[in-house]
Amino acid sequence: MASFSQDSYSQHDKMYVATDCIIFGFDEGRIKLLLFKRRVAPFEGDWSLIGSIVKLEEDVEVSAKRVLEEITGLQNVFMEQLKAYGAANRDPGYRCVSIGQYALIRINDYDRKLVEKHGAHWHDIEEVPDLVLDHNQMVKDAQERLKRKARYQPLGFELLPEKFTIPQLQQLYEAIYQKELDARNFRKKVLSHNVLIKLEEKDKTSSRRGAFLYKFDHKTYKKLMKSGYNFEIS
Amino acid sequence: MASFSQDSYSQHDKMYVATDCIIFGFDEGRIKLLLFKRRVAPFEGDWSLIGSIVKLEEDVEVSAKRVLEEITGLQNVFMEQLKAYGAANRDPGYRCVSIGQYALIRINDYDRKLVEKHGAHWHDIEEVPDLVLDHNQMVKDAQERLKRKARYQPLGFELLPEKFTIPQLQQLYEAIYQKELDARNFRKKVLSHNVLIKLEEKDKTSSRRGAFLYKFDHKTYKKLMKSGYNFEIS
DNA sequence: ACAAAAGTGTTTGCGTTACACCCATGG
DNA sequence: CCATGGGTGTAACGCAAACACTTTTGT
Repeated sequence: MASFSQDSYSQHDKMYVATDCIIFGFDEGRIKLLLFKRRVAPFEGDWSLIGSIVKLEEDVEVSAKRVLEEITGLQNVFMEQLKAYGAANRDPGYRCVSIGQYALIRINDYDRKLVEKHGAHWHDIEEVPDLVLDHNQMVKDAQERLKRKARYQPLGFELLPEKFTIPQLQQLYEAIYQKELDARNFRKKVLSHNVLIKLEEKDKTSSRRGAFLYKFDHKTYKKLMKSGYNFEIS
Repeated sequence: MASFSQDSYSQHDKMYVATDCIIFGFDEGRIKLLLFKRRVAPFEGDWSLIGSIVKLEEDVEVSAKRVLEEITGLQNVFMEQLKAYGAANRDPGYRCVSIGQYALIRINDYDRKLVEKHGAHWHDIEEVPDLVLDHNQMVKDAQERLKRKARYQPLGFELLPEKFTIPQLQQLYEAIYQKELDARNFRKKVLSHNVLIKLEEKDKTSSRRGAFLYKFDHKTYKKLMKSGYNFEIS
Protein backbone atom coordinates (compact mmCIF):
# COMPACT_ATOMS: atom_id res chain seq x y z
CA MET A 1 0.00 0.00 0.00
CA ALA A 2 3.01 2.17 0.32
CA SER A 3 1.96 5.73 0.32
CA PHE A 4 -1.62 4.91 1.22
CA SER A 5 -1.27 3.75 4.72
CA GLN A 6 -4.33 3.85 6.88
CA ASP A 7 -2.77 6.75 8.69
CA SER A 8 -2.87 10.09 7.03
CA TYR A 9 0.22 11.24 5.23
CA SER A 10 0.87 14.09 7.52
CA GLN A 11 1.93 11.81 10.35
CA HIS A 12 4.82 10.53 8.29
CA ASP A 13 8.34 11.69 7.74
CA LYS A 14 9.70 13.21 4.60
CA MET A 15 13.31 12.99 3.56
CA TYR A 16 15.69 13.83 0.76
CA VAL A 17 15.88 11.53 -2.20
CA ALA A 18 19.07 11.75 -4.22
CA THR A 19 20.49 10.09 -7.28
CA ASP A 20 24.12 9.16 -7.71
CA CYS A 21 25.56 8.27 -11.09
CA ILE A 22 28.16 5.61 -11.60
CA ILE A 23 29.52 6.67 -14.97
CA PHE A 24 31.58 4.12 -16.85
CA GLY A 25 33.77 4.72 -19.83
CA PHE A 26 36.31 2.66 -21.75
CA ASP A 27 39.68 3.94 -22.85
CA GLU A 28 43.13 2.55 -23.47
CA GLY A 29 41.84 -0.93 -22.89
CA ARG A 30 40.58 -0.18 -19.40
CA ILE A 31 37.24 0.55 -17.78
CA LYS A 32 37.12 4.07 -16.38
CA LEU A 33 34.92 5.78 -13.86
CA LEU A 34 34.04 9.46 -13.85
CA LEU A 35 34.55 10.93 -10.39
CA PHE A 36 34.08 14.32 -8.98
CA LYS A 37 36.36 16.18 -6.62
CA ARG A 38 34.37 18.12 -4.08
CA ARG A 39 35.33 21.76 -3.93
CA VAL A 40 33.29 22.75 -0.91
CA ALA A 41 32.65 21.53 2.60
CA PRO A 42 31.67 19.07 3.84
CA PHE A 43 34.17 16.56 2.43
CA GLU A 44 36.05 19.24 0.53
CA GLY A 45 38.74 17.69 -1.59
CA ASP A 46 37.25 14.21 -1.32
CA TRP A 47 36.24 12.17 -4.32
CA SER A 48 32.64 11.31 -4.85
CA LEU A 49 30.16 10.18 -7.46
CA ILE A 50 28.16 12.74 -9.32
CA GLY A 51 24.63 13.16 -8.11
CA SER A 52 21.89 15.48 -7.13
CA ILE A 53 18.81 15.73 -5.03
CA VAL A 54 15.57 14.77 -6.75
CA LYS A 55 13.12 17.59 -7.17
CA LEU A 56 9.50 17.28 -6.13
CA GLU A 57 8.14 17.31 -9.63
CA GLU A 58 10.93 15.30 -11.24
CA ASP A 59 11.10 11.57 -12.03
CA VAL A 60 14.07 9.89 -10.40
CA GLU A 61 15.35 8.74 -13.78
CA VAL A 62 15.01 12.23 -15.20
CA SER A 63 16.95 13.63 -12.29
CA ALA A 64 19.87 11.31 -12.97
CA LYS A 65 19.85 12.10 -16.68
CA ARG A 66 19.77 15.79 -15.93
CA VAL A 67 22.91 15.58 -13.82
CA LEU A 68 24.63 13.41 -16.36
CA GLU A 69 23.90 15.94 -19.06
CA GLU A 70 25.03 18.84 -16.91
CA ILE A 71 28.38 17.19 -16.36
CA THR A 72 29.09 15.54 -19.69
CA GLY A 73 26.90 17.41 -22.14
CA LEU A 74 25.57 14.04 -23.31
CA GLN A 75 22.00 13.03 -23.96
CA ASN A 76 20.56 9.65 -24.90
CA VAL A 77 23.06 7.80 -22.81
CA PHE A 78 22.52 4.25 -21.62
CA MET A 79 21.53 4.49 -17.98
CA GLU A 80 19.90 1.97 -15.70
CA GLN A 81 18.92 1.95 -12.09
CA LEU A 82 21.12 -0.09 -9.82
CA LYS A 83 19.27 0.07 -6.53
CA ALA A 84 18.39 2.38 -3.71
CA TYR A 85 20.75 2.97 -0.80
CA GLY A 86 18.67 3.55 2.27
CA ALA A 87 20.65 3.10 5.47
CA ALA A 88 19.40 5.64 7.99
CA ASN A 89 22.90 6.79 8.81
CA ARG A 90 24.43 6.67 5.36
CA ASP A 91 24.68 10.43 5.29
CA PRO A 92 25.71 11.97 8.58
CA GLY A 93 24.13 15.28 7.71
CA TYR A 94 20.50 14.68 6.86
CA ARG A 95 18.41 11.64 6.20
CA CYS A 96 18.77 10.96 2.54
CA VAL A 97 17.98 7.90 0.45
CA SER A 98 20.05 7.72 -2.69
CA ILE A 99 19.18 5.86 -5.85
CA GLY A 100 22.26 4.63 -7.67
CA GLN A 101 22.15 4.64 -11.45
CA TYR A 102 24.92 3.46 -13.69
CA ALA A 103 25.62 4.94 -17.08
CA LEU A 104 27.74 3.77 -19.99
CA ILE A 105 29.24 6.46 -22.15
CA ARG A 106 31.50 6.61 -25.18
CA ILE A 107 34.55 8.19 -23.72
CA ASN A 108 35.33 10.30 -26.75
CA ASP A 109 31.93 11.87 -26.98
CA TYR A 110 31.74 13.82 -23.76
CA ASP A 111 32.31 17.53 -23.46
CA ARG A 112 35.76 17.90 -21.92
CA LYS A 113 35.34 21.50 -20.92
CA LEU A 114 32.12 20.82 -19.09
CA VAL A 115 33.66 17.89 -17.27
CA GLU A 116 36.67 19.93 -16.24
CA LYS A 117 34.50 22.80 -15.13
CA HIS A 118 32.73 20.48 -12.71
CA GLY A 119 35.93 19.11 -11.27
CA ALA A 120 35.36 15.66 -12.70
CA HIS A 121 38.12 13.21 -13.68
CA TRP A 122 38.33 9.75 -15.15
CA HIS A 123 39.76 7.06 -12.90
CA ASP A 124 40.79 3.56 -13.78
CA ILE A 125 38.20 1.21 -12.31
CA GLU A 126 40.98 -0.83 -10.72
CA GLU A 127 42.26 2.23 -8.88
CA VAL A 128 39.22 3.91 -7.45
CA PRO A 129 40.13 6.15 -4.51
CA ASP A 130 38.20 6.31 -1.27
CA LEU A 131 34.90 8.00 -1.93
CA VAL A 132 32.50 9.81 0.37
CA LEU A 133 29.61 8.05 2.09
CA ASP A 134 28.69 4.69 0.61
CA HIS A 135 29.87 5.55 -2.87
CA ASN A 136 32.54 2.87 -2.97
CA GLN A 137 29.83 0.32 -2.34
CA MET A 138 27.78 1.77 -5.18
CA VAL A 139 30.74 1.47 -7.53
CA LYS A 140 31.32 -2.10 -6.48
CA ASP A 141 27.66 -3.00 -6.99
CA ALA A 142 27.59 -1.29 -10.37
CA GLN A 143 30.70 -3.10 -11.51
CA GLU A 144 29.19 -6.44 -10.56
CA ARG A 145 25.98 -5.58 -12.33
CA LEU A 146 27.86 -4.64 -15.46
CA LYS A 147 29.86 -7.84 -15.30
CA ARG A 148 26.79 -9.99 -14.94
CA LYS A 149 24.53 -8.14 -17.32
CA ALA A 150 27.09 -7.87 -20.10
CA ARG A 151 26.87 -11.64 -20.43
CA TYR A 152 23.39 -11.66 -21.81
CA GLN A 153 22.81 -8.13 -23.05
CA PRO A 154 24.97 -6.24 -25.53
CA LEU A 155 25.94 -3.52 -23.10
CA GLY A 156 29.48 -3.42 -24.38
CA PHE A 157 28.59 -1.49 -27.49
CA GLU A 158 27.44 1.45 -25.37
CA LEU A 159 31.03 1.96 -24.30
CA LEU A 160 32.65 1.85 -27.72
CA PRO A 161 32.57 4.39 -30.52
CA GLU A 162 30.12 3.69 -33.30
CA LYS A 163 32.82 2.05 -35.36
CA PHE A 164 35.12 -0.40 -33.62
CA THR A 165 37.30 -3.38 -34.36
CA ILE A 166 36.88 -6.92 -33.08
CA PRO A 167 40.11 -6.73 -31.07
CA GLN A 168 38.83 -3.53 -29.42
CA LEU A 169 35.57 -5.25 -28.56
CA GLN A 170 37.52 -8.15 -27.12
CA GLN A 171 39.66 -5.83 -25.00
CA LEU A 172 36.49 -4.29 -23.65
CA TYR A 173 34.97 -7.61 -22.68
CA GLU A 174 38.24 -8.67 -21.13
CA ALA A 175 38.13 -5.52 -19.05
CA ILE A 176 34.53 -6.08 -18.01
CA TYR A 177 35.01 -9.73 -17.12
CA GLN A 178 38.52 -9.16 -15.76
CA LYS A 179 39.57 -12.24 -17.64
CA GLU A 180 41.46 -12.98 -20.82
CA LEU A 181 39.56 -14.40 -23.75
CA ASP A 182 40.66 -16.50 -26.68
CA ALA A 183 40.74 -14.31 -29.79
CA ARG A 184 39.51 -16.99 -32.20
CA ASN A 185 36.63 -18.13 -30.00
CA PHE A 186 35.68 -14.55 -29.23
CA ARG A 187 35.53 -13.55 -32.86
CA LYS A 188 33.54 -16.65 -33.71
CA LYS A 189 31.06 -15.99 -30.93
CA VAL A 190 30.35 -12.33 -31.58
CA LEU A 191 30.10 -12.80 -35.32
CA SER A 192 27.75 -15.75 -34.88
CA HIS A 193 25.10 -13.43 -33.49
CA ASN A 194 24.91 -11.63 -36.85
CA VAL A 195 24.53 -8.24 -35.25
CA LEU A 196 27.82 -6.79 -36.44
CA ILE A 197 28.14 -5.09 -39.79
CA LYS A 198 31.58 -5.26 -41.33
CA LEU A 199 32.74 -2.01 -42.93
CA GLU A 200 35.23 -1.47 -45.70
CA GLU A 201 37.49 0.73 -43.56
CA LYS A 202 40.30 -0.37 -41.36
CA ASP A 203 41.58 1.05 -38.13
CA LYS A 204 45.35 1.29 -38.22
CA THR A 205 45.99 2.89 -34.88
CA SER A 206 47.04 -0.28 -33.16
CA SER A 207 48.76 -2.33 -35.83
CA ARG A 208 50.53 -1.93 -39.11
CA ARG A 209 48.19 -4.30 -40.81
CA GLY A 210 45.08 -2.64 -39.49
CA ALA A 211 41.85 -4.23 -38.32
CA PHE A 212 38.48 -4.01 -40.01
CA LEU A 213 35.92 -1.74 -38.43
CA TYR A 214 32.44 -2.96 -37.56
CA LYS A 215 29.16 -1.36 -36.56
CA PHE A 216 26.59 -2.77 -34.19
CA ASP A 217 23.35 -3.49 -36.01
CA HIS A 218 20.74 -2.16 -33.59
CA LYS A 219 17.83 -2.90 -35.92
CA THR A 220 18.62 -6.55 -36.38
CA TYR A 221 19.32 -6.88 -32.70
CA LYS A 222 15.91 -5.46 -31.78
CA LYS A 223 14.21 -7.86 -34.15
CA LEU A 224 16.10 -10.78 -32.67
CA MET A 225 15.18 -9.66 -29.16
CA LYS A 226 11.51 -9.73 -29.99
CA SER A 227 11.75 -13.31 -31.13
CA GLY A 228 13.14 -14.40 -27.79
CA TYR A 229 16.77 -14.26 -28.76
CA ASN A 230 19.57 -14.63 -26.28
CA PHE A 231 22.73 -12.63 -26.75
CA GLU A 232 25.69 -14.13 -25.02
CA ILE A 233 29.41 -13.49 -24.93
CA SER A 234 31.34 -15.69 -22.60
CA MET B 1 27.81 13.81 -4.44
CA ALA B 2 24.20 13.18 -3.75
CA SER B 3 23.20 14.79 -0.57
CA PHE B 4 26.16 17.14 -0.57
CA SER B 5 25.39 19.38 -3.43
CA GLN B 6 27.08 22.72 -3.45
CA ASP B 7 23.75 24.22 -2.60
CA SER B 8 22.59 24.02 0.95
CA TYR B 9 20.15 21.32 1.85
CA SER B 10 17.37 23.68 2.72
CA GLN B 11 16.83 24.65 -0.89
CA HIS B 12 15.88 21.11 -1.75
CA ASP B 13 12.66 19.18 -1.66
CA LYS B 14 11.80 16.42 0.72
CA MET B 15 9.39 13.64 -0.09
CA TYR B 16 7.96 10.42 1.27
CA VAL B 17 9.94 7.27 0.89
CA ALA B 18 7.93 4.06 1.08
CA THR B 19 8.66 0.37 0.86
CA ASP B 20 6.41 -2.15 -0.83
CA CYS B 21 6.81 -5.86 -0.26
CA ILE B 22 6.30 -8.44 -2.95
CA ILE B 23 5.77 -11.52 -0.81
CA PHE B 24 6.05 -14.86 -2.54
CA GLY B 25 4.97 -18.21 -1.21
CA PHE B 26 4.64 -21.68 -2.68
CA ASP B 27 1.67 -23.93 -2.13
CA GLU B 28 -0.14 -26.67 -4.01
CA GLY B 29 2.48 -26.57 -6.69
CA ARG B 30 1.94 -22.90 -7.48
CA ILE B 31 3.70 -19.65 -6.69
CA LYS B 32 1.53 -17.39 -4.54
CA LEU B 33 1.58 -13.72 -3.79
CA LEU B 34 0.37 -12.12 -0.58
CA LEU B 35 -1.91 -9.18 -1.33
CA PHE B 36 -3.74 -6.78 0.80
CA LYS B 37 -7.27 -5.52 0.36
CA ARG B 38 -7.51 -1.86 1.24
CA ARG B 39 -10.18 -1.13 3.79
CA VAL B 40 -10.02 2.65 3.69
CA ALA B 41 -10.02 5.40 1.12
CA PRO B 42 -8.41 6.15 -1.18
CA PHE B 43 -8.64 2.97 -3.26
CA GLU B 44 -10.88 1.29 -0.72
CA GLY B 45 -11.55 -2.29 -1.74
CA ASP B 46 -8.65 -2.35 -4.20
CA TRP B 47 -5.84 -4.84 -3.98
CA SER B 48 -2.37 -3.64 -3.25
CA LEU B 49 1.01 -4.78 -2.05
CA ILE B 50 1.87 -4.46 1.58
CA GLY B 51 4.04 -1.51 2.41
CA SER B 52 4.70 1.41 4.64
CA ILE B 53 6.34 4.75 4.76
CA VAL B 54 9.95 4.77 5.88
CA LYS B 55 10.56 6.56 9.13
CA LEU B 56 13.27 9.18 9.52
CA GLU B 57 15.46 7.09 11.76
CA GLU B 58 14.79 3.77 10.07
CA ASP B 59 16.84 1.91 7.45
CA VAL B 60 14.84 1.18 4.33
CA GLU B 61 15.52 -2.55 4.74
CA VAL B 62 14.43 -2.46 8.34
CA SER B 63 11.24 -0.71 7.36
CA ALA B 64 10.36 -3.47 4.93
CA LYS B 65 11.14 -6.19 7.46
CA ARG B 66 9.06 -4.43 10.05
CA VAL B 67 6.01 -4.45 7.81
CA LEU B 68 6.60 -8.04 6.83
CA GLU B 69 6.74 -9.06 10.45
CA GLU B 70 3.65 -7.04 11.33
CA ILE B 71 1.66 -8.84 8.67
CA THR B 72 3.04 -12.37 8.84
CA GLY B 73 4.61 -12.61 12.26
CA LEU B 74 7.76 -13.88 10.57
CA GLN B 75 11.34 -12.86 11.23
CA ASN B 76 14.51 -13.88 9.45
CA VAL B 77 12.82 -14.07 6.12
CA PHE B 78 14.70 -13.91 2.86
CA MET B 79 14.20 -10.42 1.51
CA GLU B 80 16.04 -8.50 -1.14
CA GLN B 81 15.66 -5.13 -2.69
CA LEU B 82 14.24 -5.08 -6.17
CA LYS B 83 14.57 -1.43 -7.16
CA ALA B 84 13.17 1.98 -6.45
CA TYR B 85 10.08 3.26 -8.23
CA GLY B 86 10.44 6.96 -8.65
CA ALA B 87 8.10 8.37 -11.29
CA ALA B 88 6.97 11.80 -10.14
CA ASN B 89 3.33 10.99 -10.77
CA ARG B 90 3.27 7.39 -9.61
CA ASP B 91 1.16 8.34 -6.64
CA PRO B 92 -1.52 10.92 -7.41
CA GLY B 93 -1.70 12.02 -3.79
CA TYR B 94 1.75 13.06 -2.72
CA ARG B 95 5.20 12.70 -4.12
CA CYS B 96 6.45 9.38 -2.92
CA VAL B 97 9.32 7.18 -4.04
CA SER B 98 8.77 3.54 -3.24
CA ILE B 99 11.42 0.91 -2.83
CA GLY B 100 10.21 -2.52 -3.85
CA GLN B 101 11.51 -5.49 -1.90
CA TYR B 102 10.65 -9.08 -2.58
CA ALA B 103 10.42 -11.70 0.13
CA LEU B 104 10.29 -15.48 -0.01
CA ILE B 105 8.42 -17.16 2.77
CA ARG B 106 7.54 -20.71 3.73
CA ILE B 107 3.83 -20.66 3.31
CA ASN B 108 3.11 -22.84 6.29
CA ASP B 109 5.06 -20.75 8.72
CA TYR B 110 3.16 -17.52 8.69
CA ASP B 111 0.66 -16.44 11.32
CA ARG B 112 -2.75 -16.93 9.73
CA LYS B 113 -4.60 -14.80 12.23
CA LEU B 114 -2.30 -11.85 11.78
CA VAL B 115 -2.59 -12.08 8.02
CA GLU B 116 -6.35 -12.22 8.19
CA LYS B 117 -6.49 -9.34 10.58
CA HIS B 118 -4.66 -7.17 8.07
CA GLY B 119 -6.95 -8.11 5.23
CA ALA B 120 -4.25 -10.00 3.37
CA HIS B 121 -4.84 -12.96 1.05
CA TRP B 122 -2.76 -15.30 -1.03
CA HIS B 123 -3.22 -15.08 -4.77
CA ASP B 124 -1.95 -17.38 -7.44
CA ILE B 125 0.85 -15.57 -9.26
CA GLU B 126 -0.81 -16.36 -12.57
CA GLU B 127 -4.01 -14.64 -11.48
CA VAL B 128 -2.92 -11.40 -9.90
CA PRO B 129 -5.77 -8.85 -9.92
CA ASP B 130 -5.35 -5.20 -10.83
CA LEU B 131 -3.39 -3.50 -8.10
CA VAL B 132 -3.15 0.12 -7.07
CA LEU B 133 -0.53 2.50 -8.47
CA ASP B 134 2.44 0.77 -10.11
CA HIS B 135 2.17 -2.37 -8.00
CA ASN B 136 1.47 -4.67 -10.93
CA GLN B 137 4.74 -3.52 -12.43
CA MET B 138 6.53 -4.28 -9.18
CA VAL B 139 5.09 -7.79 -9.15
CA LYS B 140 6.14 -8.34 -12.73
CA ASP B 141 9.65 -7.10 -12.02
CA ALA B 142 9.92 -9.26 -8.92
CA GLN B 143 8.77 -12.35 -10.76
CA GLU B 144 11.36 -11.80 -13.45
CA ARG B 145 14.04 -11.27 -10.85
CA LEU B 146 13.08 -14.48 -9.09
CA LYS B 147 13.09 -16.36 -12.37
CA ARG B 148 16.50 -15.11 -13.29
CA LYS B 149 18.12 -15.28 -9.90
CA ALA B 150 16.84 -18.75 -9.08
CA ARG B 151 19.08 -20.04 -11.85
CA TYR B 152 22.28 -19.32 -10.07
CA GLN B 153 21.33 -18.94 -6.43
CA PRO B 154 19.46 -21.49 -4.35
CA LEU B 155 16.49 -19.23 -3.69
CA GLY B 156 14.03 -22.07 -4.06
CA PHE B 157 14.77 -23.49 -0.64
CA GLU B 158 13.48 -20.32 0.99
CA LEU B 159 10.02 -21.19 -0.29
CA LEU B 160 9.92 -24.79 0.87
CA PRO B 161 9.58 -26.20 4.35
CA GLU B 162 12.79 -27.35 5.97
CA LYS B 163 12.16 -30.89 4.84
CA PHE B 164 11.02 -31.45 1.29
CA THR B 165 11.07 -34.09 -1.38
CA ILE B 166 12.79 -33.91 -4.74
CA PRO B 167 9.48 -33.94 -6.62
CA GLN B 168 8.33 -31.02 -4.49
CA LEU B 169 11.50 -29.12 -5.29
CA GLN B 170 10.99 -29.87 -8.95
CA GLN B 171 7.41 -28.61 -8.82
CA LEU B 172 8.67 -25.41 -7.32
CA TYR B 173 11.29 -24.85 -10.00
CA GLU B 174 8.74 -25.64 -12.65
CA ALA B 175 6.50 -22.97 -11.16
CA ILE B 176 9.33 -20.43 -11.03
CA TYR B 177 10.53 -21.07 -14.55
CA GLN B 178 7.02 -21.65 -15.88
CA LYS B 179 8.37 -24.64 -17.71
CA GLU B 180 8.28 -28.40 -17.26
CA LEU B 181 11.47 -30.17 -16.33
CA ASP B 182 12.63 -33.74 -16.85
CA ALA B 183 12.48 -35.59 -13.54
CA ARG B 184 15.63 -37.64 -14.05
CA ASN B 185 17.73 -34.75 -15.20
CA PHE B 186 16.41 -32.55 -12.46
CA ARG B 187 17.22 -35.06 -9.75
CA LYS B 188 20.68 -35.64 -11.18
CA LYS B 189 21.38 -31.92 -11.31
CA VAL B 190 20.28 -30.96 -7.84
CA LEU B 191 21.95 -33.94 -6.22
CA SER B 192 25.18 -33.26 -8.09
CA HIS B 193 25.62 -30.06 -6.09
CA ASN B 194 25.96 -32.09 -2.90
CA VAL B 195 23.99 -29.60 -0.87
CA LEU B 196 21.03 -31.83 -0.14
CA ILE B 197 21.00 -34.14 2.85
CA LYS B 198 18.86 -37.22 2.42
CA LEU B 199 16.79 -38.10 5.47
CA GLU B 200 15.44 -41.46 6.56
CA GLU B 201 11.85 -40.27 6.55
CA LYS B 202 9.46 -40.30 3.69
CA ASP B 203 6.65 -37.97 2.79
CA LYS B 204 3.58 -39.96 1.86
CA THR B 205 1.14 -37.16 1.25
CA SER B 206 1.36 -37.31 -2.50
CA SER B 207 1.93 -40.96 -3.30
CA ARG B 208 1.46 -44.41 -1.84
CA ARG B 209 5.07 -45.24 -2.13
CA GLY B 210 6.22 -42.01 -0.54
CA ALA B 211 9.20 -39.86 -1.45
CA PHE B 212 12.32 -39.40 0.64
CA LEU B 213 12.67 -36.11 2.44
CA TYR B 214 15.77 -33.96 2.08
CA LYS B 215 17.22 -30.97 3.88
CA PHE B 216 19.20 -28.16 2.33
CA ASP B 217 22.75 -28.16 3.68
CA HIS B 218 23.37 -24.46 4.36
CA LYS B 219 26.80 -25.03 5.85
CA THR B 220 28.21 -26.91 2.92
CA TYR B 221 26.61 -24.43 0.57
CA LYS B 222 28.28 -21.49 2.29
CA LYS B 223 31.65 -23.23 2.11
CA LEU B 224 31.17 -23.91 -1.57
CA MET B 225 30.19 -20.30 -2.18
CA LYS B 226 33.41 -19.07 -0.67
CA SER B 227 35.42 -21.19 -3.06
CA GLY B 228 33.79 -19.56 -6.05
CA TYR B 229 31.13 -22.17 -6.56
CA ASN B 230 28.29 -21.77 -9.00
CA PHE B 231 24.90 -23.20 -8.14
CA GLU B 232 22.75 -23.84 -11.16
CA ILE B 233 19.47 -25.51 -11.87
CA SER B 234 18.29 -25.37 -15.42
C1' DA C 1 63.85 -8.58 -42.91
C1' DC C 2 61.47 -8.30 -38.93
C1' DA C 3 58.29 -7.00 -35.47
C1' DA C 4 53.57 -6.80 -34.13
C1' DA C 5 48.93 -7.39 -34.37
C1' DA C 6 44.99 -9.46 -37.41
C1' DG C 7 42.83 -13.12 -39.06
C1' DT C 8 41.50 -18.05 -39.84
C1' DG C 9 39.48 -24.04 -38.62
C1' DT C 10 39.56 -28.15 -36.47
C1' DT C 11 39.54 -31.34 -32.76
C1' DT C 12 38.30 -32.71 -28.10
C1' DG C 13 35.68 -33.18 -24.16
C1' DC C 14 32.10 -32.09 -21.14
C1' DG C 15 27.60 -31.03 -19.97
C1' DT C 16 22.70 -30.94 -21.43
C1' DT C 17 19.03 -33.34 -23.32
C1' DA C 18 16.19 -36.98 -24.51
C1' DC C 19 14.26 -41.06 -23.40
C1' DA C 20 11.62 -46.03 -20.91
C1' DC C 21 11.15 -49.11 -17.47
C1' DC C 22 10.85 -51.14 -12.71
C1' DC C 23 9.62 -50.18 -7.73
C1' DA C 24 6.88 -49.56 -3.64
C1' DT C 25 2.60 -49.07 -1.51
C1' DG C 26 -2.33 -48.33 -0.15
C1' DG C 27 -6.68 -49.17 -1.31
C1' DC D 1 -4.02 -56.62 -8.35
C1' DC D 2 -3.87 -52.31 -9.94
C1' DA D 3 -3.29 -47.43 -10.01
C1' DT D 4 -0.17 -43.82 -8.80
C1' DG D 5 3.78 -41.35 -8.26
C1' DG D 6 9.01 -42.39 -7.03
C1' DG D 7 13.20 -43.63 -8.53
C1' DT D 8 17.06 -45.11 -11.78
C1' DG D 9 20.99 -45.14 -16.36
C1' DT D 10 22.59 -44.49 -20.94
C1' DA D 11 23.23 -42.77 -25.53
C1' DA D 12 23.39 -38.73 -28.76
C1' DC D 13 24.17 -34.23 -29.52
C1' DG D 14 25.80 -29.63 -29.34
C1' DC D 15 28.43 -26.04 -27.52
C1' DA D 16 32.56 -24.34 -25.48
C1' DA D 17 37.42 -24.71 -24.94
C1' DA D 18 41.93 -25.54 -26.52
C1' DC D 19 45.18 -24.82 -29.77
C1' DA D 20 49.24 -22.85 -34.17
C1' DC D 21 50.21 -20.83 -38.15
C1' DT D 22 49.77 -17.38 -42.03
C1' DT D 23 48.97 -12.55 -43.45
C1' DT D 24 49.83 -7.75 -43.70
C1' DT D 25 52.52 -3.74 -43.56
C1' DG D 26 55.37 0.09 -41.53
C1' DT D 27 59.86 0.80 -40.18
